[in-house]
Amino acid sequence: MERYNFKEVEDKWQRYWENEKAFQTKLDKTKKKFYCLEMFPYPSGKIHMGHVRNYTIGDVLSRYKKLRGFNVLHPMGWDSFGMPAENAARENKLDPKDWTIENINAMKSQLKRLGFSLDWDREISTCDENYYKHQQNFFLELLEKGLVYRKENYVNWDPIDETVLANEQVIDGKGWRSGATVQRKKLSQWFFNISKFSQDLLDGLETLDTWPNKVKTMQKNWIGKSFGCEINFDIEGELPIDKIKCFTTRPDTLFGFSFLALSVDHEISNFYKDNKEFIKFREQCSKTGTTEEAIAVGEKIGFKTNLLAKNPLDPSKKVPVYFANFVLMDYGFGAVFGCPAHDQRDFDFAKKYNLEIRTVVRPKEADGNFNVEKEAYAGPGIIINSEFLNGLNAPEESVKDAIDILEKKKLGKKKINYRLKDWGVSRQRYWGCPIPIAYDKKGKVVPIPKEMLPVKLPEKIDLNVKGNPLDSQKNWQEIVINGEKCKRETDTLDTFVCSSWYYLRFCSPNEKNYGFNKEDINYWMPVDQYIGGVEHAILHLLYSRFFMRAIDYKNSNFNITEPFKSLFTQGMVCHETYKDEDGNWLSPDEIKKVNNKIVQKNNPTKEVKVGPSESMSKSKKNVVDPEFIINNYGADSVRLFILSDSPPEKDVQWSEQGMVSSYKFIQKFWILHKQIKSKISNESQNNYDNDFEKYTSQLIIKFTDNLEKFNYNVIIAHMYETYNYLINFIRTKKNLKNLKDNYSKILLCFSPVIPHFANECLSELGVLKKDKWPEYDKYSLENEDINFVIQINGKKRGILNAKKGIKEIEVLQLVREDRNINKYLQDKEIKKTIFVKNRLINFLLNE
RNA sequence: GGGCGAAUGGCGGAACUGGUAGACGCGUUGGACUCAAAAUCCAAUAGUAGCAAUACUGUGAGAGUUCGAUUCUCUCUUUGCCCA
Repeated sequence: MERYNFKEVEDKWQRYWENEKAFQTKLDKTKKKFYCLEMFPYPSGKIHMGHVRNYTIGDVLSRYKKLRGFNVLHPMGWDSFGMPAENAARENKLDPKDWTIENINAMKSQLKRLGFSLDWDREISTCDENYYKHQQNFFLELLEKGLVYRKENYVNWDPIDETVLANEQVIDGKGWRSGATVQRKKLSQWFFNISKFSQDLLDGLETLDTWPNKVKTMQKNWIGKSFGCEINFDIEGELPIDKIKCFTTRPDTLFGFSFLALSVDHEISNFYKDNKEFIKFREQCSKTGTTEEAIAVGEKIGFKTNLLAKNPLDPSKKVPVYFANFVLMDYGFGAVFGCPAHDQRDFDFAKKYNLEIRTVVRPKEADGNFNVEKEAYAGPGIIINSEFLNGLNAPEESVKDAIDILEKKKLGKKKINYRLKDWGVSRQRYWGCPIPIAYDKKGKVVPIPKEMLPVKLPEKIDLNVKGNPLDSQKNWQEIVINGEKCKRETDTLDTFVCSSWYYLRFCSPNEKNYGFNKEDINYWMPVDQYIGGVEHAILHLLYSRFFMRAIDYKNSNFNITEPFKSLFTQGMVCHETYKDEDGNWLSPDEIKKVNNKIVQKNNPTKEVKVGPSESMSKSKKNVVDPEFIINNYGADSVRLFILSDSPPEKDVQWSEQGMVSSYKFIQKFWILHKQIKSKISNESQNNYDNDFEKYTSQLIIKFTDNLEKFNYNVIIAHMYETYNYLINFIRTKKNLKNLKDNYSKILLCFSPVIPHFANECLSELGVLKKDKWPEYDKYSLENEDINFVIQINGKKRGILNAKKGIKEIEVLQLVREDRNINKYLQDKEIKKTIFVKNRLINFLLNE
């Protein structure tokens, strides 16, 4: 028997699709559109299993929707700006552009070999000036609308590399590469005013009912809306300050106020800038991380000022003012009032500096003598020790009443606060989209005129310099705008900006004058199904949602606020981890199994420690290279396996055995296909097999249902089931009139998952052009046989094979004839009978 | 600490709207083929008892609603993710 040659067949169909331009999409208003988008990759040079999974999920959906008659847009591109190119180029003395293009070509050919139904004519790359010039234009538009501004901000500064580090590049307070202690440095940076849309971004979430709740919750928390109150505290002391503004969500605990804490960056710190002890304190503060977790866990330290703050509700009470390391300038106004009894950080602080701890909330179940002693009580309860607030339910009633009182007395103002901060987009890097801004001699901002776009990156420059390579490009910086000599901005844009609008560009990839054109957008947008990793649940998705709003803002031509109608987040691909005796990681191809023991391949006397299955990562060496797998087993087998073992939203465990079994399935099915094909040519004209018709119809229903629900693992199970059914059918049945028709339908069902194989089989049957999702035969399902369950006192005691729609009387008749069931009914009185149509009958007996 | 989710054989997982728990795959065991092995094919595979028919137990634990609960409600345990 001829073996299935996946290399030949896959190559043949891939060429066929390319020649036919099978996946080229055109705007067609007579057809319903479906925009299927997977998160585009960073061109690292090689695809990994995560990509394979992500894009296979999207491809199955795209191919299915296409068969359902949709005009499917399924594009692919490259998120091609970013640090890795710059690092790789620096190490290997290459140009980042060359490196990137080479990687793109390599990855593109790998993606093509997986047979994805992508419209490559719409390919885009964010590092291409034809892409980023529109982005620069958007930047200028946002600037005009007042959504972009410049301000001084603290950054993580690596003094050795002379560069700014992202938070995740700071490890234990040290630069990830240089190991130098990271400093806090103030730099002038560009910001997008995302916080302006806080409420709108929150409200928009309510409309996204096909997004995972998990993602919506994460975004909600990230935006972090809180109700509270702005309070002006009167200050006494030697400094010329009479008020300090605070934000609090718990003004109802003001009677527990025992200190006021300021961020070391609060403007009042200016009065202490020459105070040696304060400088020392400030340094100490900069060592504790800035993440909220580090602050919660770390030691609370303070620097006492000689200021006193008056309690607005009881001005006779005055408390000390401290600088404290747990207060951040970013939140509220960089000042918080301390209520130790009901906030753990405040409690720790008060204990350390011997401040009063006054209990003002007691749990509902506690009595009036409740007193906070060992730890703060942050839960709900009843207000106590608070004069006119006593007895109120905290926090619901008490917060509201406290705010009312403060407002009436003109001591405070009701305020809604958001945790979401403006988006700092400046990066001190070479390999990014240049910010289209220049500065005149006085340092004033001069936007680069739109007709002068794009601002191109200088090419072939020396990257082995400290800091931002663009800083040393003096010639490049020089520009004349309206006759005036200016200097270009040398910061480039955060790569998240590039990915905030790429889905629009796919709609009009060749539009020259603008980032997109209206007609395309109106037809294609929004993205009907967006698919990607949950790691982008917050930043990328939030920035994209912001970007739509920013374009929409003050723009009557655009009315999209939500770019992604549905979102699907797929799980990670995991693999077992291996270590040798010395604890060094080993990769899967460095090990082998001998007599149920895992040993090193090149030294079988050495046993290997098998660790838990974790997401594939180079650092743990538990990666499997898709290229190797495709070469060995073929694209269809990989597609089949990557979907088979787990639901797509959950993590999947990569296993060699599983991969092999998928490969074998294709091989086995090929042999079966040949058998079926030979039977088709010899088919008898007179016989019709209703059972087969019924099986096919049920299969179509199941496939359709499960495809719509992303239950792809169940679909694969149905494919295996179908194989088992068919092999049995072929062996036992001789009457095969409707074989070809139903078998073709089955192959069409398979085609979104294993397109090369299914197309090859279909074309052998001569029915390839019939590329429409199959319809099931209603008649075959009407006369269905069912298994009817007989229960006695709720326990299953038998199954009757019956016709669909069987009546209760008929069931009773059959039950009487059934010896096994009858033995339970003998000498017993039937108290009650429950009959569920087409399902079961349950007899309740008097015991 | 808070929020959200999850828990089903040796393993991954399936189960429509509350109605036959364990589909399908892996692994394991036995058999066929073979000088032998691999590959392939056939069979078995939740546990306990039994030659068997069959019976009992069983979806993290405990309660509740119901004729009937993997599914709904409550409490608890473990665990994952996110935020802190």
